[in-house]
Amino acid sequence: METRVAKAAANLQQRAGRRDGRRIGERSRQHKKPRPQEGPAKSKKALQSQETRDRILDAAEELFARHGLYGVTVRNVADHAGTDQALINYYFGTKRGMFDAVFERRAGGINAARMAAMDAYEAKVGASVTVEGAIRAFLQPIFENDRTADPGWRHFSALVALANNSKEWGGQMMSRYFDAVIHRLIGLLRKGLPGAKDEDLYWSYQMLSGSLMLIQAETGRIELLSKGKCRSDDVDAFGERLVRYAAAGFRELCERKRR
Amino acid sequence: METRVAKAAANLQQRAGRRDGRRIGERSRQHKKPRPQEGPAKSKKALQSQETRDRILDAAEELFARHGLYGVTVRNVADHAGTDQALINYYFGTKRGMFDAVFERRAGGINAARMAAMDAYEAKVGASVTVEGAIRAFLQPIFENDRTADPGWRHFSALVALANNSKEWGGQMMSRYFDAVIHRLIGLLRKGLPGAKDEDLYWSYQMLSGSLMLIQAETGRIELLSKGKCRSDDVDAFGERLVRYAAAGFRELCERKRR
DNA sequence: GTGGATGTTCATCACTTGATGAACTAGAGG
DNA sequence: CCTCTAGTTCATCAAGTGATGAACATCCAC
Repeated sequence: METRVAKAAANLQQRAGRRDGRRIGERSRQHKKPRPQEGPAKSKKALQSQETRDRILDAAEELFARHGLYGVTVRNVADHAGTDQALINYYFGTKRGMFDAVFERRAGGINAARMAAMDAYEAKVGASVTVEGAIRAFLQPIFENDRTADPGWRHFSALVALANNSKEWGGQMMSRYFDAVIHRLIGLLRKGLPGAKDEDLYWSYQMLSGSLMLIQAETGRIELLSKGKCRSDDVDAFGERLVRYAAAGFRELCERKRR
Repeated sequence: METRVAKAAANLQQRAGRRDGRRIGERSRQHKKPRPQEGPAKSKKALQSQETRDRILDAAEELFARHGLYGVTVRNVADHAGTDQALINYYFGTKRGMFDAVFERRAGGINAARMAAMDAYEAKVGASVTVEGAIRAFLQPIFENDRTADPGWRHFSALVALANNSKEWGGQMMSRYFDAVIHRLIGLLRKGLPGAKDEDLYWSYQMLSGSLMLIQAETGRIELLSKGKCRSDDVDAFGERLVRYAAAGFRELCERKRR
């Protein structure tokens, strides 16, 4: 006990000289990520460590989805995860590092699944792509995750929805993670909407994207508006509706022949 | 000068006893709003004060739209407005009070304009309401504000868009400000879509709302996605497209006869 | 079984945050 | 011209913020 206090006193002296202009958002030191998980050979300790890391990410995911990056403190996350605050810096270096890690953990998997779904759809129907079919393939993996028992996916979706409508993350960051899968969809849709103009396709996608994001944000709004008749978490209710609504919109804007 | 320092020292003693468990978000004292603006009789001083208040709100609007409530400090707003930090507490009591004031300032006006637009539309067409017509009337005043030279309206719209997708504000708060105007739209649409089911109407509106919010968020995303072909601030490009896209979606979900 | 690495806990730092009291200033009202 | 008050500025507070070093613990490899 006493040694700790004594050392802390020395620590105080040591730090007195630091007066750099560091601000939030800048890295203060290079963080060496502890143990990149390698092959399947997992020691007992490594497994426990991995579980701690995941528990932190789960907590961060949920809290960031609810209050955003700035509405959550490192201590909040640590408390919610039931770990020590210092572990967050140990694993992720900075608060921002943890924020990014939340995205990294899930983005790859869901994107791969969506690519695969669209590939499978195209392989099945060949040249006769329909608007509904393309959009359905694009959305299906998301809906499947929403049906999962794991609440983490829904928190993640809500976080993406929040970030997507923000000037801070909605541009560059969302582009980095999701542009590839979107361009794949646009490519598919071009087959179902021959001669469609780029502007119409992109604006239509913007509208589809907005609808999806608001639904996934699960703000409780539609419950209030509909006095409980509609529920945010009812995938069966909004899934096919979104496909049909969006497909009709795409056709209205992108089809050659006008009514 | 010296008197100030001396008094500050006394201040220090005085506050030493305060140790209540106050936390962020709780009001600490009742804030008496300084001078409720009354009739048109404005003294020179009152005018200057009103202008300061508005400059603070302008700055807050812009910064909150960019970074959210928690991403902005009271000092940030004061600096951006070119005023003293203490004036914010003087005028609005708390940071949260300022946040609410940003909404209060514009919400009433825009809602009234939208109500009037829908009233005028209904008065014009009588019983023969169309889906496009109703949606256009609902959106028109927003588009008109977007065309204004005043950048404040666009900041406000972006802030609403950000708040709308957040779990923290997207439910109760948005409901409080905007439910009335939405129910007016739904009522109009029922005339154009006889026999439509409530669930279909509400889900359709949810999708329209999401599209509108993402567009108004102006995140720069569509510029990146379309490689500059589409621009967030191009009302002429998205206005009529949104009306047509949404109308087609509503018809698809809410019309009695199926294709 | 021992020694070194990996993971965890604790105390504390430098700095920021929202808020406030008191001093100061300039108009309005007499 | 003087006074009073709404408005403004300044210094400072208590609580909280992200981050870090050092002590401690535990497990794995040897």
